[in-house]
Amino acid sequence: MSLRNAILALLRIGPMSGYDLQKQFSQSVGHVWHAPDSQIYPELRKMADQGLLTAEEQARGASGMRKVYHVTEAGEREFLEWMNAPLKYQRTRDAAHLRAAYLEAADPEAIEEFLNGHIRHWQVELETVEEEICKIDTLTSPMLNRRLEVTEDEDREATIAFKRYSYEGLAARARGEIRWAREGLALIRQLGIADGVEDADPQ
Amino acid sequence: MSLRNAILALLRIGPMSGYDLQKQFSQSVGHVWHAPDSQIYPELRKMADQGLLTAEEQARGASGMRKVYHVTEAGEREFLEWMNAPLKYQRTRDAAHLRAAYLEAADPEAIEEFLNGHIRHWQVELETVEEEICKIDTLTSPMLNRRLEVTEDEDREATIAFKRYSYEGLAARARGEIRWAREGLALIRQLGIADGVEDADPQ
DNA sequence: CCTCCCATGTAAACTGTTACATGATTTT
DNA sequence: AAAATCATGTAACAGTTTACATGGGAGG
Repeated sequence: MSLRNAILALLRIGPMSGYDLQKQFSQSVGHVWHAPDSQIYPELRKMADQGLLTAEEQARGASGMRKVYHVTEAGEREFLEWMNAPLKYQRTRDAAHLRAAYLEAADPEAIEEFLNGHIRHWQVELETVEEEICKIDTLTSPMLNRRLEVTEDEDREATIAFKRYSYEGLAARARGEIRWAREGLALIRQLGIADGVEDADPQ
Repeated sequence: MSLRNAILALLRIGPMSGYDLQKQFSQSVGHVWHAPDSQIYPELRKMADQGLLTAEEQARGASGMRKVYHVTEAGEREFLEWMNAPLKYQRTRDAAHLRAAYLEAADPEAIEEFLNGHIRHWQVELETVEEEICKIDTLTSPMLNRRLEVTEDEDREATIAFKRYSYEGLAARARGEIRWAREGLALIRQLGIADGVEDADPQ
């Protein structure tokens, strides 16, 4: 049900087409909520049918078309209701920690590759999140700036602070995962599993 | 696809019925991979159909029945293949961080309740994970002990270490989330949003 | 006798992934 | 003229949740 709320959150910043939304979901917002285009377009239509959005049809060139979606009052209500309601936590489904618990069954090289892969994965995540934070701090984030344009002066500080706060949380998580994987590398060395041997025996 | 691997990981410890598995998925393993009974029973049957498991039917009382599942060689192969293959990371879908990014839209009490709820949620998680770690350290974890019974002496250290390592990662994550939510509480106080006012003005 | 635990499922709805499919417009 | 980007979707499948449904056995 949160794809809907993510869409509402974005459209509240300003009207957008499905394509614009899609880009957001594969960039900035994608860090907290991912959605592919095949999910976005049908959801937009459903939300419009339910009166949460209205579609403003725009011509594009000779025969091109573009639907720009606006949040209706009902949509605004639905979003605020969600924001003020207790959050439902999904049950964890964490393949990395599942695998980690049974790592003794894997080959030594696979163990090391798994841990290095974990580090790589979260390092990419960390870098992009840190870039977003930088954009927030330097006020060069397009979406945030667009939002700030229609925000009362006294609410700007909070708007910026919460966005930064959210991304700082993501960065902290990424750092935690990297730390954990590094501890894993230390552990396999300690257990004598690592093939650090190959370096220690040249010739 | 990891429900299947979680089931294989558990059944490799020892044969179990769907009911036994279900209990594991709502207790210990549930911390890394949750699955309801309605997902487990059909999956077991599918896996048996595909030759990854065999069902040993046991009578229970007069007409009661119980199917105990065993991992076949094909099942063992499938599990090891997964363990040695690169891990696929799911895209993040994180309602808490999504909400955090737009928290200025929520009522002050709702913001505080959201952050306190986050702390409560992860504190419960942390406590249960720490209990699991304690059981691992004192060798009072039933599943781990069952596994150790059929483990070669030289592999026991690693088996224990990896299980502990996995749970330590979960604990670290929980601590991180709690820390983040506490920072959030500090932030709203700093922004003057918190209704800590009610305490500061008694009468 | 009642309640809790053992034991196994089905059905419907919802959510998400992967692959396919098409065509216009803008930039190089 | 080709490539990138804009723009909108469909179809099939895989995974997950929620609710429903049933009945036996063990212990107080």
